Amino acid sequence: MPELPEVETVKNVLKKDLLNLKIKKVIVTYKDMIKTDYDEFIKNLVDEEIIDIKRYGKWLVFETTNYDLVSHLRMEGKYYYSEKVEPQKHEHVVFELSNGKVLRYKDVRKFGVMFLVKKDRLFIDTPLAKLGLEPFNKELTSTYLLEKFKNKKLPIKAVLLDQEIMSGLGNIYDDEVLFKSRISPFKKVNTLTKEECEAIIKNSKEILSEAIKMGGTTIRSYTSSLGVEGSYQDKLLVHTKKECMVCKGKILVKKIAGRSTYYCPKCQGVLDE
DNA sequence: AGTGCGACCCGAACGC
DNA sequence: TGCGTTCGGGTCGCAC
Repeated sequence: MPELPEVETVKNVLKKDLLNLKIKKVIVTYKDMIKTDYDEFIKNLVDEEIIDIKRYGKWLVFETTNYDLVSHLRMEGKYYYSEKVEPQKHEHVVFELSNGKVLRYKDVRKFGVMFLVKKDRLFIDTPLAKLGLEPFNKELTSTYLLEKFKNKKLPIKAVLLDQEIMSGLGNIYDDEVLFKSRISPFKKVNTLTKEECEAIIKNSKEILSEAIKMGGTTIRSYTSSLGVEGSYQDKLLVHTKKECMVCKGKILVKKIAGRSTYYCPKCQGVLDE
């Protein structure tokens, strides 16, 4: 399940192989995942050189000579770089490259999406336009969070999933950050203190950078793939756990914003939920 | 404006 | 055993 650390890992692995290669042909077998004009997607990438690969939040961006190819892996999206092979099951996009090799995108659940835009439209015509600050950004301060939180009554768990506020945390790291910060996932965001906001920022940075070091988290994966077999799952403190590592109490699981939320009611001061 | 929820997918896990 | 049902995961778009 790619969250920020997984996407960062994929980006770094792909960069080693793909920079300075040209795209010679694009084959799409599941049209619905292309969210900009399909014919342009196929046509405009031909003869474009891959100049750089970047990550914004959980979004991957392939920068080419004239375009930006924006890709979101959602839960199961994976890239493979290999010799030319017959398309495998669940591979929806294949990029044939100038060195005779191919970049293949596989996505069992077909949840991933791609956009192709002219370079100057990246932050205008794609979902990146609305992306909030990353935990690593110096501008992400408790003041910024308090401002974003002040008119909201949603539980903090839901708000940390909202990429327009702070980008990078998904369901897993969200639980980890709140556990480490000793904050109830149910707590309404407009009641959070400056100290709690600072704890969230500090722990988000710590957890994400540690997860990046370990190549991300692999909780459920059907096949091994390029650069996304991380080992941070061994470090998880609360997500998927049954017993609290700190107080030995029972970890509870409840739905918040439709997502399974793991928490220790004692350590995180949950009163009545 | 903020909030809530269905839609998008399909393999795995679960219930009978 | 086999079959049917539910679940999960991030994001968008729509209704209120």
